[in-house]
Amino acid sequence: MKVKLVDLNKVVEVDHNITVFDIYSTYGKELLPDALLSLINGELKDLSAKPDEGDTISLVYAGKEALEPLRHSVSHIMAQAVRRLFPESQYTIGPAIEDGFYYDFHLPRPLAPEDLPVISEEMDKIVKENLVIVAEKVSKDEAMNLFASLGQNYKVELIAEIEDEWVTLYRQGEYVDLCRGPHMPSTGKSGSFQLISIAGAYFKGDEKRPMLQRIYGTAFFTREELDGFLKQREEALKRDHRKLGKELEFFSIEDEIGAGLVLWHPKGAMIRKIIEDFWRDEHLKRGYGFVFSPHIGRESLWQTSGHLSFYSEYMYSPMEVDEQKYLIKPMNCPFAMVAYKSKTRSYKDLPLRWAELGTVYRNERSGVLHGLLRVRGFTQDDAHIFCRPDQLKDEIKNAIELAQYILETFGFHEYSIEFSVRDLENKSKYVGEEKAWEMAGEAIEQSMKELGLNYKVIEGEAKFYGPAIDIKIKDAIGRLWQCTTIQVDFNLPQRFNIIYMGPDGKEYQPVMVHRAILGSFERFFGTLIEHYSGAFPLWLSPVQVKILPVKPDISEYAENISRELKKNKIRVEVDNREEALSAKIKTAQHEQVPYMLILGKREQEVNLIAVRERRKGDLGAMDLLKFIELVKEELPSFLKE
RNA sequence: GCCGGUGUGGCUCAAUGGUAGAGCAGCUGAAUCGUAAUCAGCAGGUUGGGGGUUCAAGUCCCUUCACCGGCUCCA
Repeated sequence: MKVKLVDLNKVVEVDHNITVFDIYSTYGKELLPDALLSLINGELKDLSAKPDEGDTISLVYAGKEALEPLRHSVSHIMAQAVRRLFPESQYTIGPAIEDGFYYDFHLPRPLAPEDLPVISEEMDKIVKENLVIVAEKVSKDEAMNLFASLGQNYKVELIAEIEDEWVTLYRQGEYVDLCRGPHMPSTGKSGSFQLISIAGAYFKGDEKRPMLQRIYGTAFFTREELDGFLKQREEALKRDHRKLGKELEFFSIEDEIGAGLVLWHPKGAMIRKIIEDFWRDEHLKRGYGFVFSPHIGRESLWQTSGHLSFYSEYMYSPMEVDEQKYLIKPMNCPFAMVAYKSKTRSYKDLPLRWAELGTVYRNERSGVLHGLLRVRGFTQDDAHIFCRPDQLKDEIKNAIELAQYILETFGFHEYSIEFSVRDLENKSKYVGEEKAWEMAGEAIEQSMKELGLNYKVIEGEAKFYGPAIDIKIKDAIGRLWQCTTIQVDFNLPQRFNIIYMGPDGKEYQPVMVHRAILGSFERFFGTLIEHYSGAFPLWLSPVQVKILPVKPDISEYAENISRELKKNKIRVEVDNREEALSAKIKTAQHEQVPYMLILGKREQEVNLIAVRERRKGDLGAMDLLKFIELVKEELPSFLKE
């Protein structure tokens, strides 16, 4: 048969059932020593893969496209090491992931951090042994018998679920694993790796199954790349909002108050106020009105909304008031429904866009709390939009555009958009008529299409009452956190029986869109701190200018300058400590204050100020008015008059 | 909630089962200083809480709370 060898730029005639390795042994021996994988018709394969008639083949070397197979191969080496150290262990799955790989084991005893170097040492041995990695195609039955005889029940279960008649086994020395591949040609080709951490993980993510032990690791082709990765990870930890939030006095979460309950300190609260002001102005511009609602409400309200049956595990226990049960709100929506119902609405009133900074409380399970990013009490930048079906698409579009504008304004240029739809195989999880779901889904898809957005469709992620668009942003170490959510809901309008009068004098049911742009102030603030590493841009900085008098005797001049800046709505602080100038600068630098004004006799005599910028350093002396102009120039346009 | 780990002054960290200590921050005083730390002194602790083992517990055991890394779940 004929195959095309791309890297030799020729078509050659070879036997059937011959491996890529053998083909190149004949036609391009000099290419083989560094080759790790093959690329057949654009698909990564083993070097030992057997091409078919007419296939296009090239060799793959150390590099980006081989990184995933490398990591996957290293995960096998790790599993082999664990099997050697714990012969009673069962191994389950061990894929490559974004930053490395993991493998899940069922072990006779819990792993401790001290086990990692031991495992890593054993891995080094396996690398040194340079075992050839061999792929082998066997029938499902054969594979199941093999793993059953090895006592590997998890593997047997995994094989049973495979639909194909044939499965691939990979062997290296005494180790055999069920795997799709492809893999490195031998254990000697494993680059530089590092075991990172131990964690618990449920088999197949199922809480009802026993918990397995997961080992995370990573691998790169070179030591330098690995070191770079580890270094970067270390740097990212310095951006952790929990660390910066404490250092910069933005917020705290105190044992004395309770887990997941946030204290906003003055500096953090100032940033929140600036965000809120911007948020309100932007909503006003876009035709929103504002509402507020109470923190608690009668139990019956939550019966009507359906939260008691669908959401009760997250709700705090009721409190008794006048022999009535009241619940603290986990969501704002029922209040908006009741407000809507307070009078008869006309089709001419719609759309109604009601925005609300609503503080909600959810009893999140203890293990999921995480700084500001996952808390038990938080304020949503919520809104409920009531509209006619024919307005739905535009309302969704407006909401997406608003989200994009706001996220971009805060410097988030990378975010992941997800379209959460029903799990079609399990429709009983959802309420509402088929037609309504279709209409909502179409409206969402159409608006995203019109906006030209790239998005991922996530099946089974829809809310029980309707499909949603979710936008996720990243924290310092790349974990995604949901901020924006836009959800179409036809359940609540029905449950609360809200209507509007149509032009024909008949009653119709409005569609409701729930949406939050920032998501919650807590979570958004947390990611924002990490995004800017605590060095907020001028417009968001709680203190924009810090005045540093060189000597205390200059304080009157300093106060005058301070007053003048405040008149210009510039947030300013004076460092009146009896400290050396360099100490004051150090403090201000640590506080990430954008501008420092150094005032001494020299400046006072000529009525100037010496300006220091936090990154550029000394900008020299200038006139106060010029400085004010400079500051105003740096503000975003929506803050300039 | 589950698995593993960690809890020592406000912060960062010491302390073989044998007298809880340092630096920074704070306070007091001195120094009056020009672009990333002036000097000295003082104060600050039921070692997360509770229970146990021991002549003796920060250290060992149990329990509880919180935090960290994950899993599951979510804004």
